[in-house]
Amino acid sequence: MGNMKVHQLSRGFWEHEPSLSLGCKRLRPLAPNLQPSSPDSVSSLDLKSFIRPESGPRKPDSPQSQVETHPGGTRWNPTQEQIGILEMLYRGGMRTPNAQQIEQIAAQLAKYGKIEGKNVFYWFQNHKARERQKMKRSSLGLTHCATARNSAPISTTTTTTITLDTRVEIMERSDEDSPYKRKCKSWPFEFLEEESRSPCKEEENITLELFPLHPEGR
Amino acid sequence: MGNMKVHQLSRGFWEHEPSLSLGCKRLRPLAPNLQPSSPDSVSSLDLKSFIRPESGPRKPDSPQSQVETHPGGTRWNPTQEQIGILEMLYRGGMRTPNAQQIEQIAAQLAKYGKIEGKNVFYWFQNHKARERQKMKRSSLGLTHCATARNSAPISTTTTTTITLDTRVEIMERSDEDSPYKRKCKSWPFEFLEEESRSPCKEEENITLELFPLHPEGR
DNA sequence: GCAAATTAATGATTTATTCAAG
DNA sequence: CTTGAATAAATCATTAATTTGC
Repeated sequence: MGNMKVHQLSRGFWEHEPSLSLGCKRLRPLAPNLQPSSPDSVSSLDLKSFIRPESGPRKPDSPQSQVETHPGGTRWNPTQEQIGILEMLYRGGMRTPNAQQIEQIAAQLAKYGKIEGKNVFYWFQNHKARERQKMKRSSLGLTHCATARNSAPISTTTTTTITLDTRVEIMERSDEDSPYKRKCKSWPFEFLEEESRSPCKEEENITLELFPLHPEGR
Repeated sequence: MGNMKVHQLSRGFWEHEPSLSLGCKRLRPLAPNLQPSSPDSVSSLDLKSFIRPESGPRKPDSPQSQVETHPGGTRWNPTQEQIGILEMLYRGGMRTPNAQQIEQIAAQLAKYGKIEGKNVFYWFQNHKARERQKMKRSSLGLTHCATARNSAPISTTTTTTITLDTRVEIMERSDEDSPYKRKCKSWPFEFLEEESRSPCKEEENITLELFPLHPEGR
């Protein structure tokens, strides 16, 4: 009951503390240490090298000297085909593709132009958010969906088939904007680690067939 | 503290339920759903079988070991050592490690327990955010209690050395909470994609040596 | 003393906001 | 202005710590 929320942070400022007293465990909660054979070593930190090894005695605050100007530093510039496919997927109900889906979508879209997985990820994030705020805004001003940028139709009559290999359930097209709806685990990070996760899970194939889709404007 | 957090409603604003009333989000597969297979419809989403292998009771039948369920189901439970190192890094100024840093931190922390890169990423995100809100909250008439956090005696003489291999400029301890300060490209996705990231950039080594902090003089 | 219920903490996701490139 | 990219905020979800009842 009488739980005082004792903040033990003392997060002052990291002026160089002579002895970085570690061992600051979170006082309140858990500290069970279930790990077998825990060597139990926490130690002081010598961050001598955390300063930039630049000999120059200054950290320039040169405006955006940080930006990557070297090749590949430009941002993704989607082609019409890519946008079209992405919008189809979006309209098809895809809201937050998981890692594998992202990978394969990107692989497909790479046929039409340079693209990476993160572009796909961001596109869905942004598109979802901006569709929502458009809707919200238009509901206020009652301007209606006059600002509907017609999605440029795919200029070919190719039937694109994206086969998504997934092991989570697909979320039915729940809605375009479902504020907070825990769905399923999906996080691009899973690429990052080894793929040797989830040992036994039969993989399902989701095949999204994308037909040219006459421009109906949206 | 009868502070309950049960109100999670109030999200029924957008009731735009389209015609397709497949309200079920995560339900079981509704039987072998036979798709209408209308070839001339717009993007047909053919999810042939989304049956998740949930049919059989997987884990309640564990013969013995209740500990350590297999990866994929449980969330990361950091050990003291991991927390300690992470806090050291945080206090050392690390705020948003980039992909390579995350990878190597995770590799180091993996010595003390199971961990993935995303755990590191999330930890920094959460820690930063929660430090900030604690600070903000504690600024409200809070007697900054000097809670003498006595450093728990650590009993080991291991010297942990984390060598971070980075090729972006290290951000020197700029600030704890710098709201929106575009710093550098850092996003875990970079693992994910090709390894063809920035080929020409001299690599810096950041070495974090973690000394064991002997409790009693030695 | 142990185990179920309660509670606090925090890991993991999603959404909102902001910055900057074109 | 549009929109990709990135971060911060909100919050869901799970776990461990604490309380409570036996």
